[in-house]
This record gives sequence, structure tokens and C-alpha cells, in this order.
Amino acid sequence: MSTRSELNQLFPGLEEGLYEEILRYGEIREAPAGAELLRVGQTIRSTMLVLEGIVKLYQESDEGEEYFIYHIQPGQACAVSMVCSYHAEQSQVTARALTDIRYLAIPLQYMDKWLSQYKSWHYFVIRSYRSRYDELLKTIHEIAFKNMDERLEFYLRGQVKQMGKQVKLTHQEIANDLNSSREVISRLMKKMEKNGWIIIHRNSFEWIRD
Amino acid sequence: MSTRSELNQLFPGLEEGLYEEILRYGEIREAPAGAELLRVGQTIRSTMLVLEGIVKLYQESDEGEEYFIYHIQPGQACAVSMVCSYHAEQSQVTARALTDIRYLAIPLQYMDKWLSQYKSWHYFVIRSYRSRYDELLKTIHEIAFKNMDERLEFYLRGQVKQMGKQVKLTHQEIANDLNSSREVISRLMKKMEKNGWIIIHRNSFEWIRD
DNA sequence: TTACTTGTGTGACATCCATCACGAATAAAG
DNA sequence: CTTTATTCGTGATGGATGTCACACAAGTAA
Repeated sequence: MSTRSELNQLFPGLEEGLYEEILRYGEIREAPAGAELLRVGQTIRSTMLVLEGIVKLYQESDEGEEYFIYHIQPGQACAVSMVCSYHAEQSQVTARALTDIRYLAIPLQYMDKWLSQYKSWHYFVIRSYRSRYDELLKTIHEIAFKNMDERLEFYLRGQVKQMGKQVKLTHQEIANDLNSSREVISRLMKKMEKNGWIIIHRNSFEWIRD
Repeated sequence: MSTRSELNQLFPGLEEGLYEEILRYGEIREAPAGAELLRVGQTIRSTMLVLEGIVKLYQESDEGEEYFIYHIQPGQACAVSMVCSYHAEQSQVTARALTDIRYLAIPLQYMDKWLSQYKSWHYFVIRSYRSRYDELLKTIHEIAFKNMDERLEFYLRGQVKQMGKQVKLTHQEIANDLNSSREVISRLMKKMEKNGWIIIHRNSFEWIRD
């Protein structure tokens, strides 16, 4: 499949001219699973349209703690990096390739140009911000009001939605994503297993409930 | 001062035609301190440009707990309500007038129209989303990684920045905004007073440090 | 003044969760 | 098969903070 038709499928509804500009000025890049694509404090110089694979976005504290925020899938862009301003801003989040990925890197200068030139593009940008904004609100709702058991359920549901009912994650990785500790996650997941919500395997679990 | 020049001052840099449309189709409304402007689950039908007074945005849980998110000042808009889509969305947050306020209510249909018609408007919308998105990230950072003492300091600094060094808030109100309890806030503020950061009065406190 | 309301201070206790300690289960390597 | 590394299970303990109880202080109304 050509990149052009791939673009068309993943990012439908853009103008003809815009597809061409994206192909002309966007650079196709690849990164292996685990690669850091954006780190806290880094200055943002280009935006990212994901073509293949999954990117994970998370907050990081000074002490190296993490908190998972959301995934970026093929057909989505990194809202954080879609600044529309000249003065390149600094990232508050870290982005890491969860699987091997392929993406289009687009220099920031075109963000500005396309915003004024292509109607479909500014709708795309605004939709992206809007939906990410909503996801952040949900995250705040979880952390602010819920105990770890409910937050874990919310988190696992999110992973299942993304990865399917078989999710490959160790308890330690889950604990990192929720800024908790392995022991706590182990205990809570054991309880979920007893309730018949999941089946725990080594290095993975299986979602049953719902 | 005419509404026109007021608009010009508060929302500078928009096109002439846009100012006129805002005045023609926006309805000037007032609300007393304490009025609820947007509640969780409510369908959003118009957006809000604040002209005078301060609006407070917060999350609400099913059990009636609250968590403060940010203030909206004169010259700012309610990002939540600037949807660019036909299917009016539901709010995840509650907005309440903190003081008596005056604002322009703009029917959602013009959001769409102006987005394609006025360049300055879509920059305004994107800037709004962008900066609110960043504030949400900061909030997540606080809740996810920090203990109550640091979160309280972050919160109080925010209030001071907004209200000046004399802040009229009871410990109970602060506790509500942080989804904590009065006793905890009292104890922590007492400690801050001992450290010379603040002076506690009845119904208010004074910021000293920095 | 007296009574009443509202806000604040503080000890005692309970709960959630992080940490420590250690052992068991599983997979990989020799 | 034996050894080793990784992952998971689980009790014990402690810290942060929510909850309860109650006293006191500062206004407000009668």
C-alpha cells in the first residue's frame, strides 16, 4: 500500500492539497518498541502523526515516578506537539513507543501554515485537543476521587480496549503506570481474579468481565 | 466604556468583522456570585467569553466531592464549551461564578462559522485549548505525585496569583477544592504559619513568602 | 449581656497504601 | 536436571490523611 492511500485511510477527510503537503514535508520515521519519542522538558520541534504501532504518553516526576495518561494510535496525532506558536514550547510529558512504530514527523512551521490554509487541518487539530482534554479530565477524576482498586479497574479497562482481552503487562509495569507499588497491584488483581473479573497469568492477564 | 472597546481590550487581535459578529450574535449576560454556569452532564449549547468577574471550574464526583481545576478570567473563554462540533457534547465539569460576573454567551453555531471564517478566532480557540490542556497536566502532576502539603501550597499559590495576597477562603472551602478535609487543611496551614509562609485570619489568610 | 452560629485547633483513631521481608512459582540458562 | 533470574503472593509495619469528638474563638442576633 502506498503511503498516500495509507494516509488517506488513517486520516480521512483532509484536502487533496494537504495530503500532498504532508507527504512532501513530513518525514517518515521509525522507532523500535521502547524508544523515547518525547521527554519531559524537551523543546518540541516537530509534530507526530502515528501511522503504525502504539505510543504511550505519561507524566514523569522529578524522582522518576510515572503516571500513565493515554495511548496514541494510528490515525492520531500527538496533541502535545501540535503547538500553533512560533516559540516552541517545552513538553510536560514523556512519550514512548510501546510497540515498533512508524510515524510522520512534521516540522512545526507547517502546523502554522496549514492551520490557516486548510480548514480540515484546523478541525483536526481542534478535535485532537478537545478529545485529549477530555481524557485528561477523566484521569483527574480518577486520581482525585477514587481509591486504587477503582483506578486499577479504570486503567485495566483502558488497556483492554487498546490491546484486546489478552494484555501483556507485568504487575510491576502496571504499578509504574499508576505510580503505585507492585505489591498493592498484586493484591488488588488477586482480588479481581477471585471475583471472576480476570485471569492472571505470568507476564499477562486476561479480561473476562463484561 | 462601550462593549465594543471593552471587547477590543479583553480579546485583542481579532478581525474587525469578528468583533461585529460577536457583538451582534453574542448575548450579554450577568450572573451573581455563586451561580452555576455549567454543571456536570449538562449539554453545552453556548460558549462563554468572560468580560468581568471570575469563574471557577471544578470536577465533581457522584458523591458530591469537588476538585478545583482552574479559574477563568476576563479575556478568557470557557474551553470546555468551545466545541467545534454539531453534536453538542456533555460537560464533565462544573463552572460556578466566584464573583458577580458579566459575560458574552455565544450560540455554538457561530463557533463553527467563525472557525472557518476568521483566522484570529481559530488561533484563539486553539490557544485556549492548548493552555487549558497544560493546566490539566499540571493538576495531574500535583495529584499523582505530591502529598497534601505540597498540593496545598500549589493551590494557595494559584489563589494568591488570582486574588492577591489577601485571600478570602475558609479552611472548609479550601478542603472542598482539594477534596480533603477541614482538619487536615487546618493542620497544614498552621504549619505554614509557623514557617512564616502565611498569616491566618478568620475567613481568610495572607500570603507572605516569596 | 446572653445565646447562637460559624470558623478554627487538636487529640484519638481508622483506613488506605507504600515499604520491607521473605518465600513460592515460573521461565530461562547452564 | 540444576541453577539463576524474574515474577508473583502475602504477612508485618509505618506514614499520610480521612474521620470523630470536642473545646475554644470570633462574630451576630436577640
